[in-house]
Amino acid sequence: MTTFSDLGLPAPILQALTAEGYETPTPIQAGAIPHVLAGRDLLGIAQTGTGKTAAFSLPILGRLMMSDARPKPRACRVLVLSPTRELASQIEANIIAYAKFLRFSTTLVFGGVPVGRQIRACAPGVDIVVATPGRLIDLLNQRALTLDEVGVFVLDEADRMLDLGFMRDIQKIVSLLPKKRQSLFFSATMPPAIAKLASNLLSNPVEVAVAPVSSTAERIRQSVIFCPTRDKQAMLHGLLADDTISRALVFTRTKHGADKVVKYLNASGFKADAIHGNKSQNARERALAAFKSGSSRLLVATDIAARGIDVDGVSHVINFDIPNISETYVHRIGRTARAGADGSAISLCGEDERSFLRDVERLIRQKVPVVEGKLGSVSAPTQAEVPYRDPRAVRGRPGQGGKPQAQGRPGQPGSGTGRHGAEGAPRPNAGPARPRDGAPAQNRPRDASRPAAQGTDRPRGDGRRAQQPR
DNA sequence: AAAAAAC
Repeated sequence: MTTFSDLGLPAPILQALTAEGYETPTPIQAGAIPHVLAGRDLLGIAQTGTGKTAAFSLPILGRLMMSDARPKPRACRVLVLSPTRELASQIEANIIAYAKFLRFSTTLVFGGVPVGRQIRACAPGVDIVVATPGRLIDLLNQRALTLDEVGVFVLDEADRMLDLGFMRDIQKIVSLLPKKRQSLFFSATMPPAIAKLASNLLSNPVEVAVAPVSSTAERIRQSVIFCPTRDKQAMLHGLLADDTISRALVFTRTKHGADKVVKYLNASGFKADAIHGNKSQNARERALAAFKSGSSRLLVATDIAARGIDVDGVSHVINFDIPNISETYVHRIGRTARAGADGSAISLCGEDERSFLRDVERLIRQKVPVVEGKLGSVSAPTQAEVPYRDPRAVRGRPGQGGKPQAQGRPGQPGSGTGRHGAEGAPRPNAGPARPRDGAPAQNRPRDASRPAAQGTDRPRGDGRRAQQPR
């Protein structure tokens, strides 16, 4: 069996892995590490929760060890980009854990926190910068940081980083990188159009794709409940009565929707927090920390939390809305069943979301089993306590309606029946290389790990107002 | 019609 030492990683990194209790590389790690150590460009595609961060972090540390060079003032040797601040923070914490026995400096660069500390952290030069695009460009414009010495450039969630909303920033950043560099792109999904963009930025890349998207959700019990939009809150209430839900992440399509759901849940006696981009960085970090620590078992999120975020023991992902971008579904449900655990993903599908569901099923190349939900007792004046029937089974005249179900109908969500791939499904090897939370920070902006005292729910000073109901 | 990401 392959071990981390077989992959050519140097001793101090192996020691850190041992200290963290990791034994066996996951397939993406085994596939990527030797190529990255050899200096190749790489496109890495692997299902969620299989240790992609370690797949690039470990060999990057190995690369850094090959040279005695120190970064010049305001320069960095490795640049890692992430689509959200929380993911950037998590990546940096992982790198710090892997670099436990090494003396490399790392720093976080992202918005929503004071810039001064980040500028000071960059001033002497830093080995590894983990950043989101906006603040990075800010620092580059201020000449607080230069990319002239970047030897390794990483795009995590690469397809997200290369889509329309981020493309301009990425182009700007790439234009400031040395031509001669190593580039590593990672994601669980890679739509063909984006893969083409990616290939323009990579030089003769190795492609390591260890699991097709279709098997992404093998250990996740997926189900969909057809539910009129107006009954969704009551349906969620009904779902939460299930006490096998130890920790649930509820996704909504909009920030306003997330706030509404939290309000409803709190009024119904459930403690829940929201996390989305209209919250202050302080409130975002508090909500995530409360969810991670278990002091709050429900987190209601926009797609800010869809990608990469690693929380142990998320038993359920609930899609309050079906995402309109199908790839997003794969990332959302990947927040459960991480690192060999299992989990459930339940999606509420309103009348107007059927086409989104069809898109998702086409992407994952499977039908999502339909279950009947039971409405909770609150705010369902007309249909309280009435099980909601699948309209596909009810509607349509014989011969032309009623799309057949491709898979058997599992029991109620969380009942443990109707599970796919429970036996004989490939499981990641035991002990994938993922560090625990709370790794000590070195040279990181203090504000990122220690929120400012002020606790508003509004963004600070960006001119936007919190969203108001109309 | 959305989310994220700088101030």
